[in-house]
Parts: sequence; C-alpha cells; structure tokens
Amino acid sequence: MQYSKSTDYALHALLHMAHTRRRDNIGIKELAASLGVSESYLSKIMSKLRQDGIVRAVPGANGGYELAKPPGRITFLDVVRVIEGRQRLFECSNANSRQHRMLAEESGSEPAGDLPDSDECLVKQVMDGAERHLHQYLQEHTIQSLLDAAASRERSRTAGRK
Amino acid sequence: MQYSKSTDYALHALLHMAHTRRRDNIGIKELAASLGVSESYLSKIMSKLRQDGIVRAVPGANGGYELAKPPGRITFLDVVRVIEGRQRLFECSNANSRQHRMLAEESGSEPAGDLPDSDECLVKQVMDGAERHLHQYLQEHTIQSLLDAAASRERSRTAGRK
DNA sequence: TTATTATGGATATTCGATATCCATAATAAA
DNA sequence: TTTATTATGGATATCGAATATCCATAATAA
Repeated sequence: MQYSKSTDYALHALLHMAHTRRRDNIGIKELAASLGVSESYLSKIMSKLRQDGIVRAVPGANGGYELAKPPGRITFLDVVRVIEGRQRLFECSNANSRQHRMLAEESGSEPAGDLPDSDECLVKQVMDGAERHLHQYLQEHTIQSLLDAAASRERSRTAGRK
Repeated sequence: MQYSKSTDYALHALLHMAHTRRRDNIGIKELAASLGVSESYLSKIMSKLRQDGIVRAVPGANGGYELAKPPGRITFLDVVRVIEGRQRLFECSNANSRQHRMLAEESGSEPAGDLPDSDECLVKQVMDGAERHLHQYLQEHTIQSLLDAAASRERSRTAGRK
C-alpha cells in the first residue's frame, strides 16, 4: 500500500509554486521540467487540483497555474483526497460471511431484516480508526509547513557554519 | 490507496481462529468456508502468516492452523507488515529533480559529493511522519482488541434489552 | 499403506497506475 | 483580426501488482 506517484507529483508541484512565489503564474512546461516529469502527465494532475479549487489555471499565452489559496490553507489531506480519490483505507469484503453472521447472532441482534452491515465489522472499525488518525495528521500539515521546514533547515545551517 | 483484500482475509482469519478457540486446530477448508474465500488463495496468505511466526501449521490428517501467540501479542501492524510487505507509505521519485537541487543549494549544503538524498525531501519527511502515526496506531491494536470489542458489544446489547 | 492436509511453483486474469498523443478551447500578444 | 501559446479533456497504450486457480509434492495421522 503506497501513495501514488501522482500524489508525489502534486505535492512537489504545489511546493514549487509556493516556493518560487512571484507575480505571474507558472506554465506546465517549467513545472514539468522542474519536477522531471512529462508535461502530458502532469497536466492531468494539475487539472484535478484546479477542479478542486487548489490552484487556478489561465490558458493562453503567458498562462499557467497559481495557487488559489495561501499555502497555509492547502493541507496534505486536501491533496491526497483529490489525487487518490475518496476510497477508504480499508474495505471489508466479508460483510456477509459466516463469521460476521456468527458474531451478529452472538450479540443477539434481531434476525429479521438487518443484514450485517459492513460498518459492524470489528476489523473495519479498527481500520477506520487508523484512517482517522492518518487523516488528522495529514490535515495538520500544509504546504506552508514545507516552507517553514525549508526555512528552518536554512537557519540551522547558517547558524552552524564555521 | 487501500489495504489489499489479502490483509482483510488475514485479519478475519486470525479473528476466526482467536474467536472459535478450541483444543485442536482449524483446517484451511473450514477457514475458507467461514470467510467465503477460496482455499487456494487463503492458503497463500496463511503460509505468509506461518513464515512470520504468527500462526503454526500442521500438515496431514486432522491438521490445520492455530495461533502461535496469544491474541494480545498479534498486532494489526504485524499482520499488515507481513501481508503488505515492507514498502514505505510514500516514496519521493524526484530526489534528483531540479527542485531538490535548488532547495539543497539554498540551504547551503556542500556541493561536493553529497547528492540530495531522498531523506532530505521535505515532502517525504512529512509523509514519513504520517506513516509513523499510522503504524503506532496499528501497533496498539491487536487481535485481542477485536475479541474485547465483540464482548463489549455483546454486553451493551444484553444490558439494553427490554 | 492410505487418506488427509499444508506447501510452493507455475500460470492466468483483471484492474488501476502510469504515460502519451491529439483535437479543441481559451487567452494574450502582435 | 490573426497568430502563437497554453490549458483541457478524450482516447488509447502499457505495465505491474493484486487476485485467483491449478497441480505436483511433502508431511502427517489413521
């Protein structure tokens, strides 16, 4: 289980845009060259970011992309959600298995009507908790966090110089 | 990004083994039937669990599988690691990109010799943090947690009965 | 000896991730 | 208005991992 390269590209593209801040926007050509990725593929990713309101796009000569929000308001979770989609970290494919029926019967739920829901799966409940933890962390980190980290790294280097 | 079905099968198989505790072991036939999965496929998964010392296997008539440790010592992280492998949650595929070279220069690192390591990628550093959080959570939850949750669910149901 | 059961190799299939090409629309510059 | 530039989105191709099955073999109990 691994985040896709697309997520990697998206995050690096946003970092690049936030880092090399200037008045005009950045074309896909420069962006792709900077990241070492093909323009074709990166443009798909940028389109997704635009559709989700993370970046703005201007077609035509001297067009390109720019951040649609301040870097502090673009969280890692935002990016992951757009690129990776909304699928859950874990899905129980055994909802109607004999095991779940057994557990449901034991706990004495009414036999009529209520099929054992996937939400009743104990394994999934734990995994959903894991997903919540992961997402909370991703929500607490933004593109601005990257800029801060870069600045901090710079500072410590300068201070430690002989 | 999603945990594989194999992880789902593995966790449910372990829950089944821990739940229907008896003196003898459980054959792949019964296990597969309970989970609604093919014996062929499940046996691959069980082999992995055996190689990692999570279950024991006995071939021959009346053979089968049994837990090799108490349920409280089998963590979700153990299972995930065995089934999903050791690959990281995030890999930076841009380590030698122009962006990373720029950031490296800015921070004034020596130009000679030290190529920008993947570990120096700011994006990856955040993602590594996310992975640590996720793994910590998974390590805190065991097969025993599932048994406890089942018992707790049973208790609350019984208490709330009219 | 025989029946049962796990093991592991080989192989097939499916599907999402990755990637590219091209026609089109939109915009700025000339 | 014309032209060049740039983003957009559809179509398509490729690749690899996940999923799944089959079968020969080894190990064990009856």
